[in-house]
Amino acid sequence: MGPKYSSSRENYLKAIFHLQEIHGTVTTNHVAGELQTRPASVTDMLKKLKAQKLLLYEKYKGFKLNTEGRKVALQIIRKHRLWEFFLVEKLHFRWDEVHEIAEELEHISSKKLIDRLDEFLGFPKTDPHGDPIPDSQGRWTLTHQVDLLNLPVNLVAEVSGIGDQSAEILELLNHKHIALGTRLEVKKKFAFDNSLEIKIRNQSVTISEHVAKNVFVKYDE
Amino acid sequence: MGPKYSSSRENYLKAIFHLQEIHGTVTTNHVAGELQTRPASVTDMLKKLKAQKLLLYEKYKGFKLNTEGRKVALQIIRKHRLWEFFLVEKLHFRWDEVHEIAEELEHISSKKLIDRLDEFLGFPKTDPHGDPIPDSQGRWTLTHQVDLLNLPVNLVAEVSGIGDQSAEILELLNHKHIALGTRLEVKKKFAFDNSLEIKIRNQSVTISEHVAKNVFVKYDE
DNA sequence: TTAATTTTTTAGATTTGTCTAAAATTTATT
DNA sequence: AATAAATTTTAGACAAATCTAAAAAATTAA
Repeated sequence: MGPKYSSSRENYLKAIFHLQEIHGTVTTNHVAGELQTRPASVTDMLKKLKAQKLLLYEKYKGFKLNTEGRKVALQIIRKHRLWEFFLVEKLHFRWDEVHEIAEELEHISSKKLIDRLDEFLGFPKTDPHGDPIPDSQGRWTLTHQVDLLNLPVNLVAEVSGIGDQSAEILELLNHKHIALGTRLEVKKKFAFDNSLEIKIRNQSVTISEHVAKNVFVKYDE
Repeated sequence: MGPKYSSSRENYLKAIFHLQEIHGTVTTNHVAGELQTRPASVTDMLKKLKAQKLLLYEKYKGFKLNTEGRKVALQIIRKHRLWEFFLVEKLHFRWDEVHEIAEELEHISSKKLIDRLDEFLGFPKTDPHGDPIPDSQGRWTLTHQVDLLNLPVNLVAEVSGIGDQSAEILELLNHKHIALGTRLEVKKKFAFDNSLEIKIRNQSVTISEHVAKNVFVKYDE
């Protein structure tokens, strides 16, 4: 049993899904930009996806994934993010190295493989960039993800991603014992320089605006 | 940077490599049989592989991999076997389930990924079927692999694979504490029923001919 | 509301890997 | 050695995914 859809089709579904999430509507040019391809190629593929009943599409009138298309897209995203988690957590890749490799791994078709991988990794809820990982039914826990500057005070949150991936910021965060998964709380915001006082494991730490902008946290609601 | 060679080309290289190992010479029909394709398709691909300088080929005169082709083939085999090891050892797949999945995983291109995986797995020397895993230079430890019936007496060997993958034999082996990696030695062969007396961790165990035929071991030389 | 611009689609070509049917070549048989 | 049989290759076709250039439709601006 080979894959149900070609890698190319899967990439289109994923791109359309992401663009839908961000912009609400999706355009041919958007998709072409996202996938580094030509608008004409996108149109070609839209027809195929429509024929496969994954997409609602009338020419010149825009398009969006239908239920089935969303379902397929979510499974690809699930695979992508689980593999990214694996690469960082088990193979010790840096967060900024894993995307490209996961782009290939996400097209491995075995459902059993991905469910076993999920189990092996301990059913992680978010990938190394802090994005949620859909479960095998395509559901994900709705968590708010914001940067530290926008985290309401006195609300416990968990570090879920870092924007800037430079060695410099990682060194700083490492020194202050801030890592993926660290639980923290903003106690005070200083209007003067937008610096923050945060609590980590009952210790008080000060963070500059520059750093705060690059630390993403999630909290349930 | 995408993959250097298409999955299809990689499959041809791997098939030719295996057939070369088994039969010495390789024929168009052989390859077609192995890859479930048509002889005409094989000829088409042979020309492409020749053009890419991976194959020595004169039409109607047979063909074989050149140094570069062998090198590429060995890297694919390395990937295939490391992934199989991963699937069995970490994700607890059965040995007979992993081949198909590894057929897909072996085409993931990142060299860094596979070297990290190798490290993560502890640099295994053989895959779950007992076949040797080439190292990142394409070398493998030359080990003799035989079934237990053909293992010379008084020679320490390591269980490297099981022929029959039925639950029944696995139960029996489990009960006798014979697993992948178990070190053992044949102490006596009974001509009457071809049963064997073997030593495992200083314990003496008797094995029937039927079982012995299905336990593969390797020993260095 | 026309005209200009942008976006999207079509038409037709290209590449990769495959196929079938027929031709060329090699191997086996009488 | 001549013929039959098997193998291998060629010729030409096809599907998938892409492209360019041109046409069609929608949007924006005058």
